[in-house]
Amino acid sequence: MSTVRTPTRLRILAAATDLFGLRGVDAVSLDVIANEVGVAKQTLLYWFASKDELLAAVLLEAANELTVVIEAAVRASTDDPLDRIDAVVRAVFRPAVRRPALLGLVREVSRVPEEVGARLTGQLQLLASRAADYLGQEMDAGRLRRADPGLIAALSYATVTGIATEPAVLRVNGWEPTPAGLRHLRDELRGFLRAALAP
Amino acid sequence: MSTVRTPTRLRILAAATDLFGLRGVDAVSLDVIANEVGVAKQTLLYWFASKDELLAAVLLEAANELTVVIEAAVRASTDDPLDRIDAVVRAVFRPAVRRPALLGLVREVSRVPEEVGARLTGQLQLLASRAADYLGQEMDAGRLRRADPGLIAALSYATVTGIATEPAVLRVNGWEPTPAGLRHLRDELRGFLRAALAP
DNA sequence: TCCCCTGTCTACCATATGGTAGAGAGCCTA
DNA sequence: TAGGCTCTCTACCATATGGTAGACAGGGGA
Repeated sequence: MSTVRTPTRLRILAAATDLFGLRGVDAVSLDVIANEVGVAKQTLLYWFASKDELLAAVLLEAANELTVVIEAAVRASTDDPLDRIDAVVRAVFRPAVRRPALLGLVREVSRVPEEVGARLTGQLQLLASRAADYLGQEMDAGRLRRADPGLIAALSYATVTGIATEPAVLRVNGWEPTPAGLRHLRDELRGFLRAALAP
Repeated sequence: MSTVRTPTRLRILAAATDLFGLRGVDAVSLDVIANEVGVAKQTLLYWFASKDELLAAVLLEAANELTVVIEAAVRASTDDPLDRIDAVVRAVFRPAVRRPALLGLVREVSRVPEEVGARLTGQLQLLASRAADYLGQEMDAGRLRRADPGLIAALSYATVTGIATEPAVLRVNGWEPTPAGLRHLRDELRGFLRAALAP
């Protein structure tokens, strides 16, 4: 109950992102979103002309959030190879940890106009390829045991996507989709990368 | 148009499996399924009392299909380590190749009674842990470079699940969700494992 | 022949959902 | 104060969807 309230439009966007990403667009009605935000359904339709337009806005916003993550990863670079690996791993996992629904939105890309969907998939691609590039550099420098960096990144990416999209997937593997659980997974992957370091 | 038609119940089950797994339960109406099968909606409701009951039957059937896959993988064993690795990889990837919707059903587990959902997640767990066990054996025997077998299996599993669930994920990584594309991915993973073999 | 059972259908209903119409409250500016 | 603009609301509508009621066709047994 702060005096300065987040603008309605942003609150709608945030709630829709989480609900769409976690449950899927078809499973979430405008009423549910409005209820979550604490406004009437018509307030939603004032800010976004239709459900489709709301989804498009959500995907664009997600793409923007990912841009921020990627740019932060670009800036993060130290001389310690382990730290640098950690930075990349963090860059790949952070969206899943901070906003599990973000990557789950990939599921809905086909519903929006192509240029909108391309923004999101483009950012995800960038995230994956940046990780691949970095791992490739480490290998070239002899600090990482050589393997297919694209595959490693793809596996990481698929893991992240799988986690973000399907909490059930996580449970199948015996993990709980909590921040702590995701941290544990990140540590495991980090250990995997550390083990891959050239002896 | 064969003279011997598949029983209606089985045709409904098959269509519902594909539609539920690929698009999600909420995105698929009973009318759509009935249309796909070529019967009236009420015929669906004659065989399955409700949509929820249909979903439960679909999940049970999927669990049974996975059981067959796993048992086949258990039987497959030769002395050539590469062939044995290939057999495990095949076992993990086969459901995704033959029936992409099968693993996508994980998404819907939380909707059905716990004992029904547990059947499916249990089989998926078995699939993943069998791969982990096998990779562990190979490592103990010195034929595979040591790394966390559980993590490798989890990564494979997450990849499979991601592919099966989200064709868009595959496209982000530059792959097409076709059988040929999946074969390519399988070969890549095989190459990864081969590269991991102890020198 | 009659009856009942199986399987499929047409007709219909109640509800939920996406979306429209328009009123009203609050605020800024003239 | 008046007028208009921004934002949110109540009331309502058309359609789609899950589900019910019951008719009808066909086949097998008494």
